[in-house]
This record gives sequence, structure tokens and C-alpha cells, in this order.
Amino acid sequence: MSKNCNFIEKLREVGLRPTKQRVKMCEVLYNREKTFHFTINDLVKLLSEKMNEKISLATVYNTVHAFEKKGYLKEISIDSHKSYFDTNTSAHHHFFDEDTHELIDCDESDIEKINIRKNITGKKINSVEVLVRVASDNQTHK
Amino acid sequence: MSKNCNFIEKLREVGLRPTKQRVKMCEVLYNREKTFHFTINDLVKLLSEKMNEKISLATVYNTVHAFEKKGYLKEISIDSHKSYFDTNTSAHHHFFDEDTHELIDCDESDIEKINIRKNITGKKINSVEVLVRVASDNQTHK
DNA sequence: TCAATAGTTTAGAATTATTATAATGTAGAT
DNA sequence: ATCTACATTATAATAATTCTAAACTATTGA
Ligand SMILES: [Mn+2]
Ligand SMILES: [Mn+2]
Ligand SMILES: [Zn+2]
Ligand SMILES: [Zn+2]
Repeated sequence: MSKNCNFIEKLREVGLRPTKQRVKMCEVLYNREKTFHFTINDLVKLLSEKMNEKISLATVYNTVHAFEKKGYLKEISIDSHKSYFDTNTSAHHHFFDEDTHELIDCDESDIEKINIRKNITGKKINSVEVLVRVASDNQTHK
Repeated sequence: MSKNCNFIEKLREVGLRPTKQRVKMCEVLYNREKTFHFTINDLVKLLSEKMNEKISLATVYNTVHAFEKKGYLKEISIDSHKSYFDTNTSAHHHFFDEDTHELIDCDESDIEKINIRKNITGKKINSVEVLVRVASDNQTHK
């Protein structure tokens, strides 16, 4: 889903009816410059801030999963105690800030091509993703 | 924790009392050739198969987390709906078989050195890990 | 235009994974 | 043998997610 506001069309294209709630969720998720990484909690908070009527939790879950199934969102596993979703659905690499628990996308040029020498017979590679964990550098250097 | 059976000593070394349950869990986890990747459920099943007396679920959780804190286990996030633990506690890469939901360790030579060009000011890199998702190759080739 | 219908929303219940609690048990020390 | 710190246990509590079933609504097409 791109930056333009034709969410009604976009939703219809994949067979999702463009209801008020879905369009509002699209606006919150996709009307932004950068890709957006969020937890369900983040999203519920954002939605309730930016809307008069609240969207029920069940609808948020249903819609997030509908978007995921249609390829508009991707689930990312970083911290087994939290589910992250990503508006960037391509296979890509991440930095994860262990202080703020924030995810940051890498683009192609940030990490050199990964060369894999191992191969598992009968299996094909679906994706190769790198996770770089970073944290604050301001230790008291001895 | 290594291959030898001195689990009593090993446990004492880090200040964990070598109780019957802990020693049994060590045997199940560390008496094996390869590193072991498991979910809490896997472990509970294994323990109940290989023991006369059952270990309570609370003890399994407590002990896994104690081992994690002491650096004997590492938690791995692959699938946000499941917690994996790993007896290989070093930073290392994985293949994940999406058919069987099995994790496979890579060793140094399997993946060439990762070169990272991006750098985030004020942050240092704690780890760089690659996840390669694989799946069965036997499609009906058109 | 308007009823039919397929799909959507909702609150709340149910389920699952995990963590907390508090009483009881026990390993290791003396 | 006794003491004490720590471990174990059953159970309760919590949190995240999914299910359910009833009410609602957007779209279709008569
Ligand atoms: Mn955990
Ligand atoms: Mn999910
Ligand atoms: Zn991303
Ligand atoms: Zn591993």
C-alpha cells in the first residue's frame, strides 16, 4: 500500500470491503514517509488517540491479520514476548535498539550481500534476514 | 555446559544447587552431540518421557529461566507464537525449516562474514544474527 | 428503491502461555 | 540431628490472543 490516499481502491483490489475502520487503520499505518513497525498495543493506542470512535480490540486484531494475509503487513519476531508488525512486507534487514525496543529498517546498501555456503538438500531458501542488535554506547569506559 | 556428565559441579560453579530436577534437566539438555533447540513444550514432553517422576511445569519454567540467566541457555525469536531456547548461547546464525518448524545451527563457515555499512550514532552493535528460512523444494514444477 | 445476503463489528467469553504466590519440602552446612 | 536458605509444587493470577455469537452494514441486484 503506497503513500497516496486511495485506500478505498487498494482495499477493494484485494477483496477487502473498505469499511470506515479499515480505511482509518490504513491512514494510520500507511500515511507516513517511512515504514512503520508496531505492536498491536502501539496501534490500538494510536488509533484511539487519532479517532473519535474507538475501534474494538477484536477488530484491530482481525484487521491486522487480514492485512497480513493480503500481504499488506508482515509479522516480525524479535522479542518472543512481543509481536511486531511491519508495513514493509519485503524481506529486509533490521536494527533493533535494545534500549528503546525500536526496530529500524535497513536498505539494500546498509548490509553487504549475504553469502550462504550451506545448503540443505530438498529445501530451498525462502528468505535471508539479518538482525543487528544495538544498544547505548555510553558505558563508563574503564 | 559441555558434554561430560559433571553437571553437579557445573551447577555449583554458577551458584545453582544441583538438585535432582536440575541435574535431570541438564542431562536431557546437554547430554547430546549437537546443540539443542526446543520449546518449553518440547522440554516438558521429553522430561516426562525420560523420567519416572514428573517435574512440575513451574519448575521447568523456573529452571529454564535460571539457566538462561546463568548463561546456559539462550532464548531465540523465530516465530512470535512460540518461544525457542537454544543450548548454544553464542551469537550464531540459524536455518529455520518452515515445514517442520525446526531450527538448525550454522557454524562459522556456513555464512560468510556480514559486512555492515550502516552505523547508528551513540549505539554499539551487540550481535549480528542471520535467519535463513527454508522450505520443501518439491513443488510441482510447471 | 429496498430487501437479501455476505461479510463485518462488537463485547465478552474462552483459551493459551507465562508468571506470581505461598505453603511445603529438602539439600547442604554445621 | 538440626538449621536454614533455597527449591518445588499446586494453584491462582495475568496477559496476549483467539473464539463466539449476536447485532450491524455495505454491496448486490431484483
Ligand atoms: Mn521468556
Ligand atoms: Mn500473530
Ligand atoms: Zn522492517
Ligand atoms: Zn542455535
